[in-house]
Amino acid sequence: MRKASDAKLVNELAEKIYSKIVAGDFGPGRPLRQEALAQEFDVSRTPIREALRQLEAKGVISHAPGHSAVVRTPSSREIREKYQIRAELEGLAAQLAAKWITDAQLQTLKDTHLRFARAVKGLSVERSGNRRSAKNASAVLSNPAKEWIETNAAFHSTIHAASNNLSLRRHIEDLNLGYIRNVMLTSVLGMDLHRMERNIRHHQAILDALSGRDPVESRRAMAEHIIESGEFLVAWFENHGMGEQAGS
Amino acid sequence: MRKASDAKLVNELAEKIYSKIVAGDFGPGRPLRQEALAQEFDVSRTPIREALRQLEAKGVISHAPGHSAVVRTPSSREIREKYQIRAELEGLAAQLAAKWITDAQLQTLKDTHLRFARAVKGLSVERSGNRRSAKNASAVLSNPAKEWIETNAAFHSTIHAASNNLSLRRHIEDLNLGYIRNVMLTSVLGMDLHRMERNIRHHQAILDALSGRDPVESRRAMAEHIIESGEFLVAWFENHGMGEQAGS
DNA sequence: TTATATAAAAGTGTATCCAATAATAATTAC
DNA sequence: GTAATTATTATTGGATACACTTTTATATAA
Repeated sequence: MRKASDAKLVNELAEKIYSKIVAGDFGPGRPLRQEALAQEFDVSRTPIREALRQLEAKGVISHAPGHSAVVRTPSSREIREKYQIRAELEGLAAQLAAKWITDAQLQTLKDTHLRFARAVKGLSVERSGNRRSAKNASAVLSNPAKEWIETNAAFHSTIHAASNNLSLRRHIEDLNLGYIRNVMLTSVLGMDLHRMERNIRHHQAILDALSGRDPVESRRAMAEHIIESGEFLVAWFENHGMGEQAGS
Repeated sequence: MRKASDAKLVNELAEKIYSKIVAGDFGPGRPLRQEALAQEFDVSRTPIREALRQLEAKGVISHAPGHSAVVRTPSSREIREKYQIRAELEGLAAQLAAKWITDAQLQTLKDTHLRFARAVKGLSVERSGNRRSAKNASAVLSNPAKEWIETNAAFHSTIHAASNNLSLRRHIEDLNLGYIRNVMLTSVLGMDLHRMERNIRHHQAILDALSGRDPVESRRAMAEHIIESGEFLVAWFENHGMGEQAGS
């Protein structure tokens, strides 16, 4: 049995389940059976159900009554709509960050950007070597790929933090919740070099604008970056069907 | 016992609890005891707990482990931050609506605006009559007050619908969830006539811009409206402490 | 074989039970 | 009388029990 003192078991469970979804262990459309999850995490179904309710409320899974909860598969329309929203919110974050960002945060951003650029170089040599199909998206990611995902997330996250608007930060994160895995995987696996280099230029432009503490340009550059990324992603989604039922 | 065929009892419960919060029966800071709710709705604690998890995930209540869930009291900072976000999102909605709004929707908007203006008139005569303190915010609202709230919500809602971006609509609604009650009550009870007339002018400007299908001006007018409303609300909050523990 | 009906299995939904924790009341010490 | 301590009660958290539903498997008929 569990001690009640581990504070908030349900939240931990929700976090663990979400992690598995992000990691690709539970792919889109996969049914999440309560008993199986309960056994996996060595608890009863009760806290599992509450965790699932949380994930449902956040839009990560859907839960038709009487049926098993399933990992939600966002439609291409939804992706498009959410990127439009993201462009606004991240644009706002960048605008605010231009005003509030500290020198230390700027330095962090520059370091992150360097690592980001290096990760792209790593991916480029990787690509020129073996020609791996992008089909097995759930497979283990290479180190440069992981680095790409991590530094990209860190870059944006630093800006969100610098915006000095905690609610905004939270909302942007919530916005990403439902489909971030797809974004990450497809971005890094489906991008060609041209796109990656464009991404670097975008980040560079954002960084420059923030360094100059120019709110208008920061916002413009960020919005442009998000919109273009969204266009790429939607196109990728529509081309690749995205009806695949992944799972462990 | 319940039939499983009433589809989604938990969601109904969450909705009912939320309604009570919005209606002011469960005021900010009020503890929500599971057993009491279970008895009130004639179910066991199990579905109540799941409903509470949902409300927690949506930010309506907070739920420290071991303690009763309580209706969340937003801080003045949070209100300020959320209004900044709202200005962006509702501004975007207006911008998109200028492109997509149908003639029928425009007509609906005009009708709603008329009712809105009439409700303000009704409130003004009400005010000049009896001088009721704004203290008993939980008291039953007068008809013009209710009409004001309803038509104001309808005005914005129509624009959200016309934006043709379902995700955006949902996000704006989610944004409001946590503090909409306070917004509504304080707006209608704390406003003076000058402010109400300003509100009418704002709505009129938005309506004009949408009628002219001018995206830029629609957005500008909407953002201005939201920002000014937010400034008023934040000031009101900070002046009135808002530490009151309301309840039934 | 294909389709339909029937039976078994798996899974969800709610209620209830018990343990652990927090809040409250009662008691004691000063 | 007040403060600290202890006992009591209220309340939450998790596990289990059981009814109902959905799904899967099996059998039967065309």
